[in-house]
Amino acid sequence: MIEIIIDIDDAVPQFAQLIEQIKGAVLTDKLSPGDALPSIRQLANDLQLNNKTVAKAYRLLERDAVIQTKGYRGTFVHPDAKTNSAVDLCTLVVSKLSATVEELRGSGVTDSEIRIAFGDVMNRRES
Amino acid sequence: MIEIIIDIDDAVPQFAQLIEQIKGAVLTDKLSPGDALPSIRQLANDLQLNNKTVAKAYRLLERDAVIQTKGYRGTFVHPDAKTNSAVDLCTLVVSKLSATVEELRGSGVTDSEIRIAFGDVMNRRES
DNA sequence: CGTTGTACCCTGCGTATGAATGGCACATCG
DNA sequence: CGATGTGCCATTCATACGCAGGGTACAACG
Repeated sequence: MIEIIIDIDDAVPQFAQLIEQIKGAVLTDKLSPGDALPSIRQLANDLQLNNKTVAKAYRLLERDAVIQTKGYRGTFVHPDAKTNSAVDLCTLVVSKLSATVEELRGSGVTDSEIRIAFGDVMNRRES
Repeated sequence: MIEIIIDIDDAVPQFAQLIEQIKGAVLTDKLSPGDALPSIRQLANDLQLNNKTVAKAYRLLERDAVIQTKGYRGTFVHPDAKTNSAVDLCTLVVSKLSATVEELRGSGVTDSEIRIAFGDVMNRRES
């Protein structure tokens, strides 16, 4: 069993703390590919978290290919977990966005306008 | 004199309404290159707006090369005003951002994460 | 049946942001 | 001096968003 500690008062969101610690456990070999992870409800109960919070962390971890959910059979550590735990998708996103934003700023576009346009782009999806 | 009407209850910000109407006047030849515009304080008084609101609109209009402020001599319609009024900088910004965002979404990045990363990018500047 | 992951609904709290307003000051022209 | 555009300081209000929580329900296994 791995030890996971969630600090409610931490500025870092709970689901993010969970992700960090699971990725950390993979990187330090406390979790190995194929290992079974506690179920969402189980872990939520152990850590005194809401199901949704744990589910969110699991969902993101699976998208990052750090874990693998096998439907009704539970959740397991992904074969390439160690590699994928090291990759910081967030950093990639930031750098990509940064490039675009810098380009726009260079064109004399106001930060406010960039924010507004960004909001539009993010909302246009559902309409 | 051109007629400008600002609707306080409109969802569109006042300064944006001002910009729209001035650009519109340029496109319909109610304003021609070289024409003098009312001073910031004057227009603010006429339209019952705050100086800052008008100043904001003028600042953005000048950046879009629709008007030209000649310091203490007042503000005038830019020689290329008609061309530049047609260009919607906002649209350009939206399309550029849209491309980047779509690319990220395609990589499986969550909208929330994009928003967070975007916020980081916009704030990292001052630090 | 019970457990698995997952999906949808709605709520409240805290924070961040923009919009608008106000005040004060400046340098430059005429 | 008076007018110009411009700068920085501040505040108030409303809105949007993320985070967390609660509830209910579903299909697919064992």
